[in-house]
Amino acid sequence: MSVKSIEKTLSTLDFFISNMKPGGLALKDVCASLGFKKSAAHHMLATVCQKGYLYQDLKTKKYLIGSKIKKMSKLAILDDTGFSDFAFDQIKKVNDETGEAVHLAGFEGTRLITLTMLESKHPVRVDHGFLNKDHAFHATASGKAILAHMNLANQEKILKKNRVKFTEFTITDKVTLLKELNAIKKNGYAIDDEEFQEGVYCVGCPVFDQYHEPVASVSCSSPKYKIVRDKKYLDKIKSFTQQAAIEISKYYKPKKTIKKGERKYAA
Amino acid sequence: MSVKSIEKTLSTLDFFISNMKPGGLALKDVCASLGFKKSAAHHMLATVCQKGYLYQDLKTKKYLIGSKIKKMSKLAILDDTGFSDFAFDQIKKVNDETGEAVHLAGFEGTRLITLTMLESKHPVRVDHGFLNKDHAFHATASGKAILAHMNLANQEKILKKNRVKFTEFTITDKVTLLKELNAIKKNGYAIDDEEFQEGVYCVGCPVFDQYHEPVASVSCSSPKYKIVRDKKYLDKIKSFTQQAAIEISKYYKPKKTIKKGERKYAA
DNA sequence: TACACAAGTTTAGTATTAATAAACTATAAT
DNA sequence: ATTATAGTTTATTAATACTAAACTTGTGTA
Repeated sequence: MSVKSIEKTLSTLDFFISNMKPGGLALKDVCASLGFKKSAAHHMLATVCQKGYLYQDLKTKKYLIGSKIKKMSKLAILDDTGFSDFAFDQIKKVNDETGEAVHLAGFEGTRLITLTMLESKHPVRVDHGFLNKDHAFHATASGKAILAHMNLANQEKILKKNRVKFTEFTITDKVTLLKELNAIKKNGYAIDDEEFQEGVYCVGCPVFDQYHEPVASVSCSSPKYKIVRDKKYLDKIKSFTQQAAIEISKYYKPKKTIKKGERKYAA
Repeated sequence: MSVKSIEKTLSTLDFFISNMKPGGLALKDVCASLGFKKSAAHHMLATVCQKGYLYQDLKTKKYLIGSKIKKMSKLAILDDTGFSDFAFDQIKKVNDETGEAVHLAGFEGTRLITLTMLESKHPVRVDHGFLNKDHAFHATASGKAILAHMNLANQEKILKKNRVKFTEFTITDKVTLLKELNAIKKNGYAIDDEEFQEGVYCVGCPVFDQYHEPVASVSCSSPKYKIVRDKKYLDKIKSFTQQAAIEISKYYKPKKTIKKGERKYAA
């Protein structure tokens, strides 16, 4: 079950984060964009302001990002970014060598999250809709690479939720998908052959932590026609992607910055 | 009116931000600390997770800070921090010269927020409960310094809300308070004579933007006995605090980084 | 290996609550 | 000065979030 008033509130915060304008956002803007009645929205925003997540300008009546949200952004809890930063150099190498889009994906529970990405020679470190966005576990090379190395119980949990069909090639049948995951585990890399976007072919390789549990993945996307035209091109992409994933996995090996007791279970 | 389920949710996020532990927080921790029933808390957390503000570790079942919150920290919206950074040098000067605690406070709607502070020679740039905390407008030198220079309508709005009595010296009577604010406006500085904390004496000076509207304040706190013992000590504090406030106000003058139309009204 | 306990999850029913609509106020535009 | 627009407040109703209890899962101990 989900709590609807919470959904609406958090969608509103999302909206503020993505659509903030200099002077703030007006009540009517929020209502217009999210389809709320002004009265209900007013009650909601009043509560959010009361808690300091937003605040209302006394003169313009517009709503602005509040101290609580600013506070969050300053806190050290959030810096798993160390990992993304470390990984960035490796991602960049793949991007330099192949010229194709490269993604670093992690996961939170049953969600696949893009941590860092590079678009064909154009670095995108700032969010433009893609970064931090959720992606499909079952229909991407990144997702399948991670999924393949998870234990069955967790595979189950993730696959139970979303098996949306994106293209005619998306694998939605569970049995076929599990076979695919087994193959991926053997090969050490995953393929997305137009399963998420038509005409796009991806290779994904898993990143492991010190307990050899999958924690992330590197993927490289290319227009399919290039792959078809030149067999060796795929090999090139595959090898650079794999190498990057191996290097990034080393992040977890030497350092002892990972807190004790955080992962005492085996894969 | 306030929406209770939202209050609970945001209190929960507050709790996560302030009390996060390495492995995450368990459902029972949240229930124990915030007094929720486990069933209700579960529904709530499920919704918050669904929106990506938290996520649940598949193995430990514990809840962790999700990508949405991490995303916030990367976004440019939040960097009014430029102001705090600029002001920090001035704050530090006051701290160096007086050795006393110095605060930079701003406001959001009817809330007074500590933006930066320095504790007697120990810089505190990271949050330890004080930073970003709400403070009383009517019982602090910082608050009164800002309040005094606001227009009557806004004074009204703020004073209507909170006039809590913190010590026997806290001014809670509205008429007395308005007289006090008038005096402050004339003097150019505000005094907190044990009105918020017993034994603590503060001096606060307003920071103005380019339209001469109060936007923040600098305050310096000292044990009262020092002030009583040595009259010149107060003068010293007063002069350094005032100087800092004047310097910080210049942040708004030369640069044209403030967007057009953001403040087209006069004070 | 089995047992017991603890923690988390799910469900169905009820009471509370949040959304509605309409009236009201304040502000801005003509 | 008048109208329109945006925001706020209120009382009512319909919806929803909370409760309690049963269930599931996992962990630690004997």
